[in-house]
Amino acid sequence: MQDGTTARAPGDPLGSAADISVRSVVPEATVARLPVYLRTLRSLEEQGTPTVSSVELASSTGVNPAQLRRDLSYLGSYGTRGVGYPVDDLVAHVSRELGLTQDWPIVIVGVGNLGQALAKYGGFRSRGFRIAGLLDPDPRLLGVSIAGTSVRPVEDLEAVVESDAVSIGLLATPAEVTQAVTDRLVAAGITSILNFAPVVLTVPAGVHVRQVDLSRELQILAFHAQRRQDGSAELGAPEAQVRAG
Amino acid sequence: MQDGTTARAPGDPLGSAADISVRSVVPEATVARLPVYLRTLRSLEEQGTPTVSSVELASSTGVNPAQLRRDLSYLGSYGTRGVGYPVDDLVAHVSRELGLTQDWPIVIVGVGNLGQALAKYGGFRSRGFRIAGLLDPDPRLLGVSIAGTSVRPVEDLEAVVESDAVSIGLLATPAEVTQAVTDRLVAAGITSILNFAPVVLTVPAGVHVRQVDLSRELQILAFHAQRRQDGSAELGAPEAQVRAG
DNA sequence: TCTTGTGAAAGGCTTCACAGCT
DNA sequence: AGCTGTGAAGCCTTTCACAAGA
Repeated sequence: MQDGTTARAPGDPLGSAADISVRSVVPEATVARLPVYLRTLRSLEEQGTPTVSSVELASSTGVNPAQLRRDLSYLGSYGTRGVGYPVDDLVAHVSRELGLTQDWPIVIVGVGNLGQALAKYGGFRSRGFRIAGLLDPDPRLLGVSIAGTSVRPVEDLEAVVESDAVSIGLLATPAEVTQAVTDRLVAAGITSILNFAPVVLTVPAGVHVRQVDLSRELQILAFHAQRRQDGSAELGAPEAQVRAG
Repeated sequence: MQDGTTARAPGDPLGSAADISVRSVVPEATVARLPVYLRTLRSLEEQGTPTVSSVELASSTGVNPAQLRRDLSYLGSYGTRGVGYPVDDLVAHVSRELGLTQDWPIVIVGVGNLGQALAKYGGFRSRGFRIAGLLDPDPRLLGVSIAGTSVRPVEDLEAVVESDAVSIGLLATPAEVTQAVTDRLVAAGITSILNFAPVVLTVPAGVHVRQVDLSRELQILAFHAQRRQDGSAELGAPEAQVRAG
């Protein structure tokens, strides 16, 4: 639901002769957890911790140890029985798997409140992502410099994507124009989109879309908050601590 | 994975005598889709469309029609065979299920780039969510008015949560302090948290946490972008259009 | 004839439990 | 003795396919 879908031939169970690229298939759910593991692993690396066990790493990332081991086993697994996983190797391995050994230029379309906050957010600038373009149709924003990048007109979209070989686009546009912008991004060659606008996007198969939707998240929380109100009495040990990430 | 956990009695199929609170259990995956359905339904309502079929609604929300019918059936289902679902009733029904018939006061802790963007975001102000407090420790921000609410010191956190009976908190704080702020929110009575900081939070059972993590999303996209690069040739009909929301 | 509601099948993800290696 | 890697079971979610109803 959350991710863009890749069209797949129906039927045809258990790879027939047509199955050329076997690509070890890391499950989507695993991919989504790798960044969380990586964050903890990097901090262990900084502290100079040489190895970590699945129980330790699992507990600090809020997952079940068996799940962690299963996840890492999809990457070809670098652990040693009786010892644990070597932190350095694992950082390198997970980084490579996630494609973080190269730099990813990105474009941000829509430089309103949210677009500006995204541009200023340091978290990704440091880690392999680089802003190749900030695009907005508002003439008052043109040339304004945000976090070291100046805003360009949306007309430049295709030029920027092509000149910098951008494959990732962030959409912080008003809902009404988001599909139109998406179509242009895709036509220009973008294959991965992070959409902040509350719109269901339609894209060609092979283009990946991830959705970040604030009001959706709030509505989901409201659902649970309401449950608490009327349903009241939570079953289950009231003392248990839970991790969520 | 994404949500806080609610303990549930295992086994016991089809409510036995011990089944006191029957609460029809809407699956988490369904709850996460309801806001998407609701958005489309509201726009159909505005246009005055009286009924909608599962095929229509499913196609504009990017899901399978069978899935949509299953989802709505968890809510007790208001459809008519041969006709479809009455838009008005469904809007009311889904809204009620999501807890959107009441107003939810929220607090935002951390009024940096992101916190300000969140405060200014109109999408939730309109729909049942109201900012009860903006909290930040930076003395330069104190009293500054953002989107009609003035920033208060973090010391006021407990006071705000109690006086306005706030049960939802948004965290846009620096990573280092996020767990500490969370502990205070929970102690003050908050039961639902939307966390934007890249940290795995630990909370007591019964508190719901949802995570929105920009760099994680980008890393997931990088994974797929990398696949495209080297794996290259996508299988599957290259013409197919896909919806993602 | 059209569309819902749902058994049943299929698929994917998580967790248990333990064999196997260090 | 300790911890990984993984069969196998269990659970959750999605999808098919069709009976039932308007």
